[in-house]
Amino acid sequence: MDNTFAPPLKKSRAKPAPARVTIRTVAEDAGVSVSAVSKVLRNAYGVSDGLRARVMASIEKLDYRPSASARGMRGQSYTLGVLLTDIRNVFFAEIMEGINDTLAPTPYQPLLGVSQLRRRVERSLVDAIIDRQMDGLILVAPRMPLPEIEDVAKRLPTVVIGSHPAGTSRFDTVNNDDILGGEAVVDYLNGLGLRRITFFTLTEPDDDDDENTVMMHRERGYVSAMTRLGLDVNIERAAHDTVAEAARRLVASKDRPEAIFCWGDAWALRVISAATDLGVRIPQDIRVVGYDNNQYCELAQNSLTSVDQSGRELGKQAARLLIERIEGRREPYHFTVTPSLIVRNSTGG
Amino acid sequence: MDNTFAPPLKKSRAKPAPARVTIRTVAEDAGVSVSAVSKVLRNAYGVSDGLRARVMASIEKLDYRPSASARGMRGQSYTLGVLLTDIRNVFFAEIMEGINDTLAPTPYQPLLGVSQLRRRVERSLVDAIIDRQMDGLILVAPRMPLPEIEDVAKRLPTVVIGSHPAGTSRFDTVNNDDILGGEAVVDYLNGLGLRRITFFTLTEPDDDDDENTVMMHRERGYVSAMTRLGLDVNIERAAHDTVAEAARRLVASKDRPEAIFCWGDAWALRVISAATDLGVRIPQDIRVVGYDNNQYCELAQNSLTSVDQSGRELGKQAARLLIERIEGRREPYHFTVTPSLIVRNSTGG
DNA sequence: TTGTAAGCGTTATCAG
DNA sequence: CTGATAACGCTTACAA
Repeated sequence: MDNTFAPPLKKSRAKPAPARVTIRTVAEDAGVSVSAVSKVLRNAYGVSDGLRARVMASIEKLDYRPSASARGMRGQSYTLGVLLTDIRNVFFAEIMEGINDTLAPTPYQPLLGVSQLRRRVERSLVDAIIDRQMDGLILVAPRMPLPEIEDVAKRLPTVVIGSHPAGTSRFDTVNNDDILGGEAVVDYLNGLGLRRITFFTLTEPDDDDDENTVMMHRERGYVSAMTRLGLDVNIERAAHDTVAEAARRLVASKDRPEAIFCWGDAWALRVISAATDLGVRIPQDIRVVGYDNNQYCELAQNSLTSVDQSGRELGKQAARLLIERIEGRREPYHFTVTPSLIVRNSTGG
Repeated sequence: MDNTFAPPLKKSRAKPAPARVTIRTVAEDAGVSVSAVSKVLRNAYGVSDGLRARVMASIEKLDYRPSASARGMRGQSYTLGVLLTDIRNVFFAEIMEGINDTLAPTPYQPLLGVSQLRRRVERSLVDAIIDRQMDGLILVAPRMPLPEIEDVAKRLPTVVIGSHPAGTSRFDTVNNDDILGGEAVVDYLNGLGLRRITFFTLTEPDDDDDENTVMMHRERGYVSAMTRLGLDVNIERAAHDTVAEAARRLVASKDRPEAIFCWGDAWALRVISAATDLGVRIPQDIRVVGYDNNQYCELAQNSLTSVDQSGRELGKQAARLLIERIEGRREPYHFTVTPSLIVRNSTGG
């Protein structure tokens, strides 16, 4: 079930053909050759100022715009694909803004594909991006298994945000230190005198190498700090569509933990919802911590303590690294941001 | 400051050239002509079952994928552009899901551009989409003035979601009835015995034709219902970056309204935040209503009464209409969904 | 029903 | 420094 081939659609109506402005039109208008125009377009060497000026004038005058399709056939398409696995996650919006920041002054245009948490869709989107001769790819929190990512990276320059592929690497990665972030949360809560801290996270599917996900790293940070402090590890798991129930159960349970550390803000907001609903007070009866520090954390009704990982910065760096790769770098580079804990009222801050 | 032309980047490294599988490769493998393969790809008339089978087999075997760039040069690129003006607005995620729903079984691939509320960026994104020979365009809550949209619609099939351009139309529109929604909120609140109802909305920039925005239509619904009921109209305006202060002022004011009807959920959540912060109780001291019924409304800490407009359905319809247009329809079609009020605790529901 | 061949708008190579 | 010209991979008359 692939989008590659055409359906039996009615034939598309012929357009009125308003005599398109091509590189040839510009060349004629400026009284130069097409290759001269092409060189000006690409800032290639060997064009005199006079020629450049004349060409630019014609381009302006005719409002000429190069065809990305035609460009893509020979050289670059100046298009970068960004694959978002979950458009509902508002944190990703910040990453996108960072990507735009870096790309704005360049000729590269980012275009997004959204895959809705479905692995097969994710893969077919990558194919769609390759089919469109994009010059590079940024994967945001991909769910594809590592070998598949490496496969993709063989075909086009790739940068991954929000995944910690071990060892490897034909591609670059950009992350915050999720292990450190996980530890920091536990240390902070323990400093408050709390001992019964539960980590609330996503049920991992029957997958082999999901060592790489950010939640898994946060979990490792949690476990390592708990162990170091001599506290009992307690992990609660739920699937995406059962978060609400799980949160409710967790909050309502007899031996309710003193604090719940959620793998992401979205889950923490659900925990707050459950507590509100059940009349369990935050932070007096239970403390809640999230991760990502998204835009909803600071609303007073949430006032959620969370780990900030500067999504905008992650996006900026990813775009920067991708351009470097497109320009020829081959050695992998792994960029890491140090997360910082933002304390708010959900932990009594 | 446009992304059209190339920068003085280092020359991109030549790739190892792993002998690309083209339509020609497939033709040779299957022992047929290229045009035969092309016909199979497009489900064109005049191909025998035998030939089709052989071609399909080769395609499968060689894992051939057509180049969208090459296709775009002659025929369609099978790519649809979706222009999101504000990726932070979670409601748009639902629209996107609807678009995906409709497009999944077709050969069209939606690709998103995000413009971050900046009008110039919005226009240059549209250009980028045109440059890439996309087959159609979906504009979500565009800020471009109407003449500009019409201009765009002349160049490629266009559908607009979340805007009410008067009269006109070389393009289709998909909306909920924002006037009706606005009225419904007022009628509901008045039915609760409330009379002092304030509408909290976006400051319109010095723009002529912003009669078209959804907030303006909601405002019209509000005004019309208030007038009909003989109540005093009260409208509070703020810019995007001053919502928090404005909300605070509104909630803290001496003659605080009995209810605040916000143009969108995001603003309503800010109002709830201000009230929470100031110790003003909801719904006892003040009632709050939003619009969009986004995923955060149902969290208990918000429990926000809101107008549902079925974003997913809007997205589905938009994609459907766009495909119809690409297939040749020229008469404009305007699709409208009837909104429904979802009552929650923020109004005592 | 199938095949041949002429573009589509660029870039890149190679002469002038 | 400038200009012909051959690709690039596909669609589409038109011929066979």
